[in-house]
Amino acid sequence: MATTGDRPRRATIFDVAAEANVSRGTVSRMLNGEPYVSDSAREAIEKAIAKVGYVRNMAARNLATQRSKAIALIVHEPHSVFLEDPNIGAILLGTNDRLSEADYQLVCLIIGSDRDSARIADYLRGGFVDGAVIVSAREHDPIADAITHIGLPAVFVGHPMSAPDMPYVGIDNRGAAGDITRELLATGRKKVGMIAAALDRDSGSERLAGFRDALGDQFDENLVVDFPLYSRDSGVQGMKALLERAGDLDGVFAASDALAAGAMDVLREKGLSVPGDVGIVGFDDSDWALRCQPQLSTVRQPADLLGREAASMVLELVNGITPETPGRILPTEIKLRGSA
Amino acid sequence: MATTGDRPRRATIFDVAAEANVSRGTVSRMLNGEPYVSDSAREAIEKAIAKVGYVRNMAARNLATQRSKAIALIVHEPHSVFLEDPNIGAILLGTNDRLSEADYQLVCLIIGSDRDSARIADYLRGGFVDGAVIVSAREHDPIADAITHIGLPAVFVGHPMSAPDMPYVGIDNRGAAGDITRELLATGRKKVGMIAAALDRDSGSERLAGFRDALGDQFDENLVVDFPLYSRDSGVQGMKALLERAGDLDGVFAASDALAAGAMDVLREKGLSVPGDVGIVGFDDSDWALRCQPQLSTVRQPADLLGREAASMVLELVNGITPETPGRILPTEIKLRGSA
DNA sequence: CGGCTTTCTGGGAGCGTTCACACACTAAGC
DNA sequence: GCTTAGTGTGTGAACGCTCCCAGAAAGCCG
Repeated sequence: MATTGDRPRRATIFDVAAEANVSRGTVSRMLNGEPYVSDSAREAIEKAIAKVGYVRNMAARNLATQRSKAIALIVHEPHSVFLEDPNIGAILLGTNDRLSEADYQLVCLIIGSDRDSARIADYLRGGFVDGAVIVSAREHDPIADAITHIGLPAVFVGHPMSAPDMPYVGIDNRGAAGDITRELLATGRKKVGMIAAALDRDSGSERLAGFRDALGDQFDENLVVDFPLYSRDSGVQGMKALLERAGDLDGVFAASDALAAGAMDVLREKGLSVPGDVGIVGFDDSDWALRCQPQLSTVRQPADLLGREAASMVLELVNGITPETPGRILPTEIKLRGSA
Repeated sequence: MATTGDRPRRATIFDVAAEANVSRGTVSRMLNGEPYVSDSAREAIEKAIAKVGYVRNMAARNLATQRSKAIALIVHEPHSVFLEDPNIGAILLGTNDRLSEADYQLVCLIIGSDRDSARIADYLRGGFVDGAVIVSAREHDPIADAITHIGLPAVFVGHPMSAPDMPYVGIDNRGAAGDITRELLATGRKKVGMIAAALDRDSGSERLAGFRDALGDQFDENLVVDFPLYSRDSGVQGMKALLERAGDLDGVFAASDALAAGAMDVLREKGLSVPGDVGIVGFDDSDWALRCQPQLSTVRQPADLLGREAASMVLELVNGITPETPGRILPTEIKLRGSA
């Protein structure tokens, strides 16, 4: 109150109409790019808007249209992962870019703890946003369930099995994981293990499936370790565990670059050379990959494009366009560097 | 339209009032926690809300109150830095946490290019947000100017010299830079250089000032290189440049951990050992610091708390409370590890 | 018991839009 | 000259809330 009071009253559509000598209906039509506005009116209104310094009052517009012109980006990760995961930032930027092109606002909803879930579900129910982009949902994620229940237009980045009918954009985790594993095998490795993570998510379980595909008969369940998070720490622990199980291991597929980075640190400590003694490949092509010594061979996933594409899809849904395909798969690319 | 149409009509305050047999005025008072609501009315309304599944319509409320219950987080960085800079993510999380506690929404506004500036200024003028937290503003930042001009309550993270009167929360960059430099000198270094960055920001110029303070007479302008961004790349270039200027350099203060990480990679390439041949210290205590070999001695800055505190301050401003102090300085901490 | 204060309630007005409808004008077709 | 279709414009009625005022009811005092 104290702060709003001393700001000058904002110009309304009435002021513009009066200044331009037309009715507010005409101004509204012109503002919304509707047809049936004469050139003379258009011109007068443009001048009037500039003169009185008019900007639309969003609250009024939202109230009248029953829409909010805002899209939620729901990130379901503990804070530590939010900071460490390079993909999330890129997805955020991609989504934000696309939405601002369409004059929509991005509202970040970060679910750090389960306590947040209920609050956020309420928020989504409240009509604050017209749609949502959901990042890194788990299988049977309560938020995902809430959204389908509310009937809010939503697009997943990734494709949880528990919500098969929801629109999504993703990558072919299984295929890409198979490909990079085959690259590793092609360097002549005989005993290859995997540091898996986040098996409660499609990305995690699919990457494991791809690894299994590539190994075929050679697949040995004993050479797979898995962790809840794609973190460097897990990579450290995972590598230690693998070496205990098989000292003669000569290849590792880490389900993310961060895992791989942790694994490489362990190998260095133990005096094992990369790629000499052990070949290692990762997934993501994040900056972790470039910071490793040697640099990491990995799968490039276009995180920013995933964000853009998800935003585009949710905008289509909001505008009543049903996408022809329920999901879109973006291409990945193998990046061969020094680590295998 | 297609999507909103098939969702059931949401309950309004009228429905609640009818169900509870009171007037909508009473419901509104109760909802806003105002006094003068009888216990019997309160109870009836609570039941009615649960029964009809009422949630407030924010647009209507915003229109009536002329507030938006949203705060903007303005980040002025190119996309690459947004992803690489560990502080920004932590500030975002801190701000988001504090705001959701107060039932405010965070709206992210990312200024990647100058083209965005005008659009964002318009947005701020539009009454979409009640206030703003501004991260990494440059000196004479057009957005900062726009905000003071609009009269929007805003708090800076950091303290640009060009906006001395604006509320801010920050750290003592100069003091902390001096302290960490003195730690470096205490290891017996004779020829110490600095890789500076972002001198167009208070953080950058203050850290340089602190370095100069610590060196006193020994300060040699020739041993300072500076770059626009706190990036690993700049660290690489900076270290190369310093070694060219003085092959016998035995100490480096890098203005951020990312710079330090780049510098260390160059040293390793050149066959120089850390901390044996060259001691190196950084700033931030981000995960870069832990990923270095050896781990980096650095200054811990409480980025998440900066975000929280900025959020608290902007909420105070929005509610008409003028903070007793124009700025708040949060403590930093020296983290000594293996690099110096 | 009359006046005064305090507590509580109802409902009109207004916030700034959009939407739907009614109406005015023009041009074309027969 | 009368219809008909196509353009362009103005206006009342929402949208769902908060604010504020008037007034009822209840409690207190002398």
